[in-house]
Amino acid sequence: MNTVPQTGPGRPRSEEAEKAILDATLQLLADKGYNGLTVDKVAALASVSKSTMYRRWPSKLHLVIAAFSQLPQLPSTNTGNLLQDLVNILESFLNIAENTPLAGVLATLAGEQARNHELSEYLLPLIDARRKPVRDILQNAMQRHELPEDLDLELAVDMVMGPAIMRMLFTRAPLQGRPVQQMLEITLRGLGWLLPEG
Amino acid sequence: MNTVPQTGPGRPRSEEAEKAILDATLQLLADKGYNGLTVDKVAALASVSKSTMYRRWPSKLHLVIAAFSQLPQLPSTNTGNLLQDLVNILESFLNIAENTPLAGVLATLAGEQARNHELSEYLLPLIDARRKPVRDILQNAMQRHELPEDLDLELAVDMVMGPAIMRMLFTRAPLQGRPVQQMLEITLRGLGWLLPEG
Amino acid sequence: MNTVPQTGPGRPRSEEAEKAILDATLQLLADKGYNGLTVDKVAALASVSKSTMYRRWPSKLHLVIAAFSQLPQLPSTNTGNLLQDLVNILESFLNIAENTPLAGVLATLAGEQARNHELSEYLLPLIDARRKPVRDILQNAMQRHELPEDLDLELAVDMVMGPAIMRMLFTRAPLQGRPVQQMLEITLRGLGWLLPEG
Amino acid sequence: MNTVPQTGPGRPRSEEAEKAILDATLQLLADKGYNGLTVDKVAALASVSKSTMYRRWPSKLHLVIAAFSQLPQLPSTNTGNLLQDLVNILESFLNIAENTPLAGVLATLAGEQARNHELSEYLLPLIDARRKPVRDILQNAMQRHELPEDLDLELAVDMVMGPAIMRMLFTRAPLQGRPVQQMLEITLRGLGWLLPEG
DNA sequence: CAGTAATCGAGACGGTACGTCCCGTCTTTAT
DNA sequence: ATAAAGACGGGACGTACCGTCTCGATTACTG
Repeated sequence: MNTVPQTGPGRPRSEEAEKAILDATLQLLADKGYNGLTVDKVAALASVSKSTMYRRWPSKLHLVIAAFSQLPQLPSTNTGNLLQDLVNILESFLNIAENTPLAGVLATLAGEQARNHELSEYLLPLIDARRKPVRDILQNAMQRHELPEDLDLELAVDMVMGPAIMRMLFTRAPLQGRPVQQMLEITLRGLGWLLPEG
Repeated sequence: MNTVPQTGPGRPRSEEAEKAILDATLQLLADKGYNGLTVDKVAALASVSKSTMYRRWPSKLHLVIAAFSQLPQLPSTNTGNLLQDLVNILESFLNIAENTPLAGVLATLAGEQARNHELSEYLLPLIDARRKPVRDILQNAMQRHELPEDLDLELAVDMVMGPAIMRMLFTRAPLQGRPVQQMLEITLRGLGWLLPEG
Repeated sequence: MNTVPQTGPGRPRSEEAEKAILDATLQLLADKGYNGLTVDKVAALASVSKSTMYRRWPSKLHLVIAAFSQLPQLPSTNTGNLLQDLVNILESFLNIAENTPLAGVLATLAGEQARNHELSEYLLPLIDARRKPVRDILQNAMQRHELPEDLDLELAVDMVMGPAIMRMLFTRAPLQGRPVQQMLEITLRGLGWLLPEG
Repeated sequence: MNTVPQTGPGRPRSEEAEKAILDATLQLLADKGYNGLTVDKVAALASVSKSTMYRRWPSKLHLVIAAFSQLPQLPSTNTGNLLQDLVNILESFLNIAENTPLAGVLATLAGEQARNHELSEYLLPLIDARRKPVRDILQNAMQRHELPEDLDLELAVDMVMGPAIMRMLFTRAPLQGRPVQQMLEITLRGLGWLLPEG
């Protein structure tokens, strides 16, 4: 996807166009969600032709995934306070989910993936990028021996993020503040969290 | 939605048509997923006119939600063995997810809900019906004093289901067997499960 | 069409309903033309059910024809002044055509008749009723020997009305006043009009 | 309608597609009349998508008018024999009317025009094209001084065509042969036809 | 420096689904 | 048997969007 002959004859691809497309995509995505985003609208907003888009990504779906991948990592801390770091990162996730339909876009992509397994190739890295900060925090805690050394890290990430995502996407129950903290305390207890003595 | 004055003048709505529509919808949904389902195909399969469908549900989305609501509860046991009961119910969920795109449909609906909050009115009961068996199992355990009596039940349901859903929809990591059991053990530990002595 | 068992068992047909239907039909026809008229709108406006309508007339087309037949004859004079009498009747025709789409309805019916010859059975009497006043006027003139005694009366009617209808329906050229008089003078001359001496 | 910037950026509109659409429209029109013609059928017959049609004409009505405009002029002679030339052209008109529902289509369009005056913009030129051969014949006769030099030409055209159209569309009385000739003789007499001496 | 070749904006194109509208029929209960 | 009410099958219309295509116009590398 989006791999070009770096050099060779012919007019080179415009990097500005590429950036404009991805920016426009993100804006529309955050503004109107997946179905509200239209290839023509993106083209218009980016002042670009559709061919320029389809030359880079083979479908709207791929474009959206590419744009999503451009999103910056979630703002997270890694202070060494395991509970607090996890609270922080989940809270920032929640803030986005409450103010944009971006979490919904993720759900839509997941829904598509269920029938179109080829998509996973592009979607999984994107998902993984959202998981990484959590994984890092947990890994650090392991190195500090706050978590058992035989912990299955990926499973732990699922345990940390799953309940919050569940609530955000499906239940739409209030989640900010207390509940997040409570969820994480339960999860960490289950994972065998050893408070750094003291 | 779709609650009509049971009596009154005029030809009553055909319950057969309604059932045929919902059945056809479910079949196509399980067969081809949300995007593969077409209003016209449903009408043809149910031997019904589109008007008859749109008289009941104002859009494809509403129809799909209604059909989903018809799905039987997940097959679950309530043997008194907390861990085993939860394993059973999650495994049956997973079986469906692996053999049909129905879980993907759920994700699609969730994605839509993110922008169209009016949908929640119809979607939430549906979600809640999937949660109920888990809630029942947990509640029974509370009555048996295997779980703390001050447990937040809804949150506990999220904790039990969230990680599995996460993996199923997003990560698509293998989940059958060991991982489910492991996840549940961790969650239950976190929730403060007291094994029934012995 | 609309022939009922006058007597017999069962509730008799409501004459009020019938009148209400025809009135509503005429009103909508004069208001919105043939395509703007809807069977449901007529039913609503007449406070009548559709079955009551379809029990009497087998289709919208037949209903419209029936309603049209209810229209009063064109106001005409028969003063003995051939030219003036014809001018009068054409002018009253034109007044209707300018203020309602009723003439258009006639054209629509004619268009339908072109493919659906069965319609003629119902449409021809209606057309004939519009022609009658003109025929009467001409016939009177014949009896006064102002027109040749071997005149083909039907053809004469066509000659009198045709040019005006042509202009009204197709050309939409101004027609009131001078042009009508001029047309009729030409036609009458062609027909061999002998002024009543003097 | 359907007048595009001939040049400019972008893929030019396909003239083949346009021709195919109009041809298909005409064929269906002549075959099944206005109501029997379906936008989808036209698209299928022309191997064209509906978008391509709606890009050019905003509705079925406009399409039909455009197609009608494509019809070749009526075959007519201009031999200098005024009566015979007019007989010829009316007879060819009648032949079409008897073998196709095209005359009915014209009536339908006229009926629509009665309520939708915007249509006149497109319909009038079409009507005028049908009148032109008659107008030419009459004009020639004027130059030969067979008709009065102060003759109102448009009115004369109405006088020539009106009675025949009237009969064709409404009365459906037999018209071929004698009646046409008779009608025209009367009309020409009325118009003040001076036989070319002799 | 001319020629070739990929890219660009613009916008038409085929295909397909959606949701709306309306006709003529059917099914209720009530007169 | 009719009536009002309103659901039903069928089928057309016009709109929207996707992914492909064809233009003429740029803009680089290449011979």
